[in-house]
Amino acid sequence: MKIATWNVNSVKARLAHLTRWLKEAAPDVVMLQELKCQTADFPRLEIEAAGYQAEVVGQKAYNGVAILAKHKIEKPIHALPGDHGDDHARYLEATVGGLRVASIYLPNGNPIGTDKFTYKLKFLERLRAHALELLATEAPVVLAGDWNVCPTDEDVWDPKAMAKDALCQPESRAAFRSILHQGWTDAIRAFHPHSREYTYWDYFQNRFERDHGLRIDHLLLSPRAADRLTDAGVDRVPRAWEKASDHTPAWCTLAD
DNA sequence: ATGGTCGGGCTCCGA
Repeated sequence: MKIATWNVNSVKARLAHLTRWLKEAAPDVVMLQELKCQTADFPRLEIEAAGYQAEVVGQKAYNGVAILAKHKIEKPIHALPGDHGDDHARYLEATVGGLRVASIYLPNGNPIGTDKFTYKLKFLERLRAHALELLATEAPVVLAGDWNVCPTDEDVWDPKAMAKDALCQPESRAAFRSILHQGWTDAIRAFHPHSREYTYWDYFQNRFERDHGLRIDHLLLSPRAADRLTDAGVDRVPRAWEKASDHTPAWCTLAD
């Protein structure tokens, strides 16, 4: 079973890339972020024609998350628990083939010292609390998405250049670790402990061509999911396509 | 220190 996550930076602008990649990479489950469209405007017919069911949480212009799967998507929840006043489309969770999966679009949080950074940390705290509840079920769970956190300096092309960025703050990293230390496995690092496994390169300054990237898209596996982990990696191919998203897919495979 | 590039939806925001 192949599970992937991809921040597409507008699903409509990236529809041709997405359908091409679904065909070439053939994932069983895909978590998407930054749809940038309302739920009703999601290109459902094209995705179904590609052989996938879709569960979608959209909003106008910003955010938006989806889960695509070759098999039935069941028991969805459409928001991260813990704040009824939060109306951003940033969280979707569902069951696919006995696996509980979540598509997460964590707040970017820039610039630091503003309410945006506070919102990011609050979101991470809500996610920590919910992740603990998911672990308590003892089900296989995959928390995947654009976490907007570089866990360590090894995940950053130039730590000095990013020192004041919300993605690299000690508070952001500590919050990420507090979730990891509950017992989750970072699938990419399980197979590639120290290499450059960037998933995002800014559009500015030919950063992709120079490999000036960040590792911010992560798949966190519960113990029951990690038991079945057979491989993981980053697929850089779509990032090189013309008019690419600034992110590229990260994926892992689980034994059946 | 600044500004470089995208996408969305409309003259600027978010990343």
